Amino acid sequence: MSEAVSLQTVVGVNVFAANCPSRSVLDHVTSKWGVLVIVALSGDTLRWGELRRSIGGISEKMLAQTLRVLEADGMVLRTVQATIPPRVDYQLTDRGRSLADRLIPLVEWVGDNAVEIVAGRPEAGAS
Amino acid sequence: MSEAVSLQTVVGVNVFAANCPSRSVLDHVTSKWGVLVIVALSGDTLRWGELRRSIGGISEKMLAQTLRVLEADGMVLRTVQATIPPRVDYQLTDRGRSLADRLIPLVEWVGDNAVEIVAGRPEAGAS
DNA sequence: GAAGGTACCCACTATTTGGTAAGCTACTAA
DNA sequence: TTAGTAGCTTACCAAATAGTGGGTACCTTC
Repeated sequence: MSEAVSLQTVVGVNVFAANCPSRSVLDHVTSKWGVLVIVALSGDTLRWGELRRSIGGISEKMLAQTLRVLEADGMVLRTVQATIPPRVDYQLTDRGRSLADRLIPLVEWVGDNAVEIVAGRPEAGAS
Repeated sequence: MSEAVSLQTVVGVNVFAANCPSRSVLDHVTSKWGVLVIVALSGDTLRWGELRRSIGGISEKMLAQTLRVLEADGMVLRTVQATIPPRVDYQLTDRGRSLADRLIPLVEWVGDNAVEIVAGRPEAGAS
C-alpha cells in the first residue's frame, strides 16, 4: 500500500477525505464539459461562439454554466468588449494553463484508447 | 489556433465531436468516483471493504456501480475467491495503470491548488 | 440464539445535471 | 418590416446520478 499512502501524504490536502474542500475542485476540473472547455482553450483565446462551435453537443446553458464555474475557480479569464455586437473573449489563466498541462495527456489517452475500450465492452443484452 | 487543432488531429478520434464514442470513455474516466477509485487502486490491490473505507463518502451503491463501469471498460480486474466469508479483490489492469499515470498528476495538482482555489472563489452572496 | 462481518443487490426517493425553447439588447442587412 | 447576429438568462422538464434502507448467504464470535 506504499504508493497510495504516499500520494495522500505528499499532497497538502487529502482528496480521499469525504468533507475535503478539494473535492469540489476535483468535481469542477473533471466535469463533463469543463475538461473539454479547458482543452479547447489550451490552444488560444476563443470567443463565445467559437467555443460553442468547437465543442460539439454543448448547449448554450451548459457552456455558460461551465464557464462561470471555471471563471470563479480562476481557470478562465473572461474579457468583455462593449461593442455592437458584443464580443466576449475567453482565455486560460496561468492556473488554467497548468491545469491544461495535466488534462491534455488525459484527453489524448482517451483519444488513443477509446476505440479499443468501446469495442471491448461486454454487450448489454448478452445471453 | 495551432495547438488546439493539432490536438484534434493527433489523436485517432475527435473528442470534440458530439457523437464520438470516446465521449462515453471520457465521462467514465472523469467521473466523480471513478477518478478516486483508479487512484486508490494505483497503489495496490484492494478488497471491497478496503476500497470503501479508503474513499471517504462513497456509498456502497456508488462503489459497486463505479467498479462495474470500470470493469466493463477494462480498467479494473475483479477477482472472486469463493471462500467463506467471500473475498473479492480489485486491481488495475495494464490499461487501468496507464490511465492512472495520467490521473495521478491531475489529482496531485488538485491537492496542491485546492486551498488557493477555494480561498479565491467569489462569495456566493456577496453584496 | 443473537449479533456481526463480507460483499454485494434491489427498490424507492431525492438531488443534481442537462436539454429545449424562449426572450433580451442593440444593432445591421435585405 | 422582418430576419439575423452576438452573448447570454430564464423557465420548464427529462434524465442521470446519488443516497437510504432493506435483504441475501454463510460463517464466526459472544
